[in-house]
Amino acid sequence: MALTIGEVSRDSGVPASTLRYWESVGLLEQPGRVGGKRRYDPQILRRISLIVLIKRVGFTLTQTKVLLGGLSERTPPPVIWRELARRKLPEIKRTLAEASAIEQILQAGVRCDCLTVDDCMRRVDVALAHLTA
Amino acid sequence: MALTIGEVSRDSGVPASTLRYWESVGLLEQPGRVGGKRRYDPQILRRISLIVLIKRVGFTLTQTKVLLGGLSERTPPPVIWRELARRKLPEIKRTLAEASAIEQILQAGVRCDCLTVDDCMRRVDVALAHLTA
DNA sequence: CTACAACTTCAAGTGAGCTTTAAGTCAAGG
DNA sequence: CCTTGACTTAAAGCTCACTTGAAGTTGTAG
Repeated sequence: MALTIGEVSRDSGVPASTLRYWESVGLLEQPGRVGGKRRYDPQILRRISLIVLIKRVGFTLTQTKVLLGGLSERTPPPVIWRELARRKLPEIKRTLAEASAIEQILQAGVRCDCLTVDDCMRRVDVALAHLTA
Repeated sequence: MALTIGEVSRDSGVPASTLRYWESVGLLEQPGRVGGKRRYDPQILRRISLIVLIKRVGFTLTQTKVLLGGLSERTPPPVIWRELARRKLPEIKRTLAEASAIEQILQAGVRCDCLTVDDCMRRVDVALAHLTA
């Protein structure tokens, strides 16, 4: 059963215009056509969620394209994939460290009982110390 | 000792043009002037690193402005700050979960000894299962 | 005095990532 | 056949976050 762009959009939560745009920049393969209209294999949904996920973690469209291109390469083992991972891993580790620092800052904010703003800033500094130290 | 924009730029790693831009959108307070030129309190450096950090974790300039505005409010306890934290915490927790999922995918890529791309995809699916489950 | 670097403003340009618009096509229902 | 609604395209427009350019000012050194 093949899906229209409207169905794919509804099921994936990604606007049809975005799906066409992704296709135009080569992030999605050109699907089959019926009467000029796109018809998608339901498999596309898995790929789209992967794209959404990868993008949200901070990859650009181009990087995402390379990443998925690497994954779909016919040449095993996927050297591109491995290289990209090696380049991106330190970055993602830093993102994780920073995100949890911010998490601590925010949690300090949530249970904030500070009488002055300076007290808040002191908490922020403590949370930040984890990063710089 | 007051710093010129060039010194602040050098010490913080943020281009002077960006500092002026941040000031123009209200993210940085207007500093003092000597002969028309900006002079910064060294304290600004702490604020700038905080901005850089907050931005990197995915806040927009406007959100960052609200966040820091909340921090510098004269009204204790900072209600804005607490509200922002409450709104942003779930988001950042999701970011953390997703980033570590991607980390697992990338690590699978790094130690990839797959003979076929399907094996790789299988690893990706395993890593993604953590998110959907 | 001149020369120079570092600053100043304001406006326009940039690139990523879409979204919107205009004009047209297709298949199904009445 | 006509209408309706979901699709099609190409091109223009938009937001964000800056960056660049042009033209002028300031302070210091020679």
